[in-house]
Amino acid sequence: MPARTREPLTRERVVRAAVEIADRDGLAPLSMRSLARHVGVEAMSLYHHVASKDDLLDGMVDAVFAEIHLPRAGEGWAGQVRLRSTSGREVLLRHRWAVGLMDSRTSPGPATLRAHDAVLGCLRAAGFPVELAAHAVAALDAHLYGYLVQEVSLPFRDGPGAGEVAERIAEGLDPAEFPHLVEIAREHVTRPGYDFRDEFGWGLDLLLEGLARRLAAVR
Amino acid sequence: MPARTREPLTRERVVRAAVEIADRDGLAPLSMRSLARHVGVEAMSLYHHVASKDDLLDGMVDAVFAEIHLPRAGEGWAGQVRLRSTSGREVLLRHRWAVGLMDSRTSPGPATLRAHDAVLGCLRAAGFPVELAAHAVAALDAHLYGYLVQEVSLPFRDGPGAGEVAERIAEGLDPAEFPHLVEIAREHVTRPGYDFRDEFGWGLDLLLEGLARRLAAVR
DNA sequence: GACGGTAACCTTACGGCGTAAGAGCGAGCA
DNA sequence: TGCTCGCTCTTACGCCGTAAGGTTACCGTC
Repeated sequence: MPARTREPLTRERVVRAAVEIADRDGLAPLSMRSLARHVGVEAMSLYHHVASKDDLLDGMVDAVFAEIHLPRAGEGWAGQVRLRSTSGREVLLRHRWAVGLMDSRTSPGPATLRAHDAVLGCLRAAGFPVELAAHAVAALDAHLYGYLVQEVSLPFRDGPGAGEVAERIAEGLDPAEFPHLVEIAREHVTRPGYDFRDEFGWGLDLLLEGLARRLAAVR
Repeated sequence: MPARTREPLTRERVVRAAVEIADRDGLAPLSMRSLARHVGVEAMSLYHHVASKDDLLDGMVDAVFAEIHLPRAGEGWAGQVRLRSTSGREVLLRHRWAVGLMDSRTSPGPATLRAHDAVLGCLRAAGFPVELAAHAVAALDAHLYGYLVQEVSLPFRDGPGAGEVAERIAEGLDPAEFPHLVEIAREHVTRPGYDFRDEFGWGLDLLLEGLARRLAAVR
């Protein structure tokens, strides 16, 4: 019946399909069975390409890392590092499920290693001593993950519209019990220009400023 | 047979028992059935005290927040905020499972609200304008979550011993492909004094310094 | 062209999961 | 005494990840 044999599966195709499902519907409905259905195969066939569901998740996280811009050494560390962070933010907003996965993956894939190596290389080339570069990488990663964890768990998706949601939340709060939350909601978050996504950039500026000062101090 | 009726279950007892299980064995083996067994009851009985497993997880996260030190207003914002962050770190290391849960909880409990209100209050009392206080809270939370996500996913638990693990990992890396990772592993991470946990404090110093500068600029 | 090996895929089955539906039971009050 | 009601238990359903082993279709070799 099958005049043409179907394209054989590969680990890459399986991982890519899993990412598609997670992007569209979230991580919860991604099961070996649903994934198999999506690639036109039975569940157990997937185990010829991934060792386990955990291995699949590792592959998915690494695929996400592969999308993040790699900073180039020797082109102005601050700009390159800023580019890496904003790119990382965009990628993680495109793959929201990945943020919650980062903390449970203990075996980094090749793209993950490459990403960290590139940041280190960029800083070292700019004159950061080994130790300071290590501090900087940890701080930059913490900035990226820390803001993204917050952004991903916001009860809304897009910037505009945030005001109304915040307003509704603020109305449910007792001003006597949470005076400062109510204040900030009323006088800041619900104002027209507000967008939580700007916080990311504010924190990034602060961080890069601090790193520049530390670099200057050591030179 | 039961001469004395057994102590009735409450939401609080259920949540506390769930936290105990997660602390001991992690989040994966925490099921409604295992939790029920742990409190001496059948699984479905739990649903009279929590609405669903999701509600249970919300309760667990809020219980964790309740353990974090609340900064006191009017006692020197930097010290109080530093205390809040280090306390938060200790609490989250005690309840490692909570870090991965933070990003999926969209309905904050009372302790969570109280925690945020207290930080805001501390900053406002120290003279931070509303907008700057909002930036500061986001940055402080990002710092806490960002470093903890990294600490929790380290392939080892305690500070000493990290060197050997890092050494073994570094040996598996190709120096031609990841030159800077190998360099940092050999010249920094595997050295006797190194402890990744110090990174948290380094980043906190940098952040508080930056916030102080922003505060001074606005006054 | 027959043959054996092998990689890709499928079938079946197991124990565990969250929870819907409703029965049973004991305490407190009328 | 009998009723109500809140808590607990029983049963059942449709999912899940994956172990074990059978089936199929292509390959190089003679």
